Amino acid sequence: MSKKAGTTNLNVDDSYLQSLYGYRLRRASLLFSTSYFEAAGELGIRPVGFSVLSLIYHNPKITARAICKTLALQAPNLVKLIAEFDSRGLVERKPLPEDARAFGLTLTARGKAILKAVESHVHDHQDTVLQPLSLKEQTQLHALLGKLLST
Amino acid sequence: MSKKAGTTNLNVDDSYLQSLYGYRLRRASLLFSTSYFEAAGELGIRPVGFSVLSLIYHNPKITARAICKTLALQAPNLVKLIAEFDSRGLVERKPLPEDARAFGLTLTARGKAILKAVESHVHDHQDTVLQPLSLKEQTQLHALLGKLLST
DNA sequence: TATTGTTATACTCTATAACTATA
DNA sequence: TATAGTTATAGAGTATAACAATA
Repeated sequence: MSKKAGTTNLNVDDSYLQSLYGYRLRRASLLFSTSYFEAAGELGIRPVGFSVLSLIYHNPKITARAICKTLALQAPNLVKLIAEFDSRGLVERKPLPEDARAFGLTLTARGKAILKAVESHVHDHQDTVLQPLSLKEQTQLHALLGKLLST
Repeated sequence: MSKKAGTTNLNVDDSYLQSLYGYRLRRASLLFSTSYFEAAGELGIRPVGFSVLSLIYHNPKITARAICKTLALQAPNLVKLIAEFDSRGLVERKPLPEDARAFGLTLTARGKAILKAVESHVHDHQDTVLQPLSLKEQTQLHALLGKLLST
């Protein structure tokens, strides 16, 4: 009952790494992204793309620059993503009357549909990953992360 | 007092993304990795490399396979990292008597010295990043992440 | 047969420099 | 002079397939 799988016991001491917040956060983050790909991988929307579609949905006519600032993305990387979504018919780019340099981004009906599909997968698998925590603990974790990110 | 920097207010609604645990965890993880590079970047040891060196330090004669299992790395990627550390004189690879296929990894004096240097940077900047949280909240966060990762 | 380590390779992710057109 | 978007490119990060040597 103390060994895993059908292989020799590794017995690795990782207690120091486990003491580090950055290490635990990275492993926890990986837990969610792995489950994300299992859940929504075949829809062809990766995590950052999901965040981008969600921002466009909740902020019609948003500019690429605003998305970059909000998600801490580099502009050149977003350009490629938007171009991909455009060619897949998920987003529309319309020139802004108030600034001829910029474009306002909105989701097409197809973009909204695929976003909602991804969202439902995300919620299902979020619950699965969070199962080791009670509801109260989940709320605590969410609040602590929010406070950590608040500055 | 409500605007940031010297630019127009973006006013982006990201409340939905903020409701997602995976999103907050990823952003929080990024907070630590960014501060890691600011602190230890010039030492030439990246986050995964730091984890690898630390595991070797606390587990002398550890095998590459054990490291891969513990850190969820793919073997081919670790091979390159070990080769780099070997050429920099940070690790030693000695054949294991009990298994002629495997090598036992240990840190050289230079490897230990650089590991300790990175550790001290990590601790300093961990404290900085954690400042928005009280000590009690930090402990709570650490415990919740541990429980989340426990399965 | 399965496992350890390796090579080759490819795809994704992220970052920087330099350009254009507008403000 | 600064900003929005773009192009090209390079470096990290991560993944799979296939192999040799050994268990």
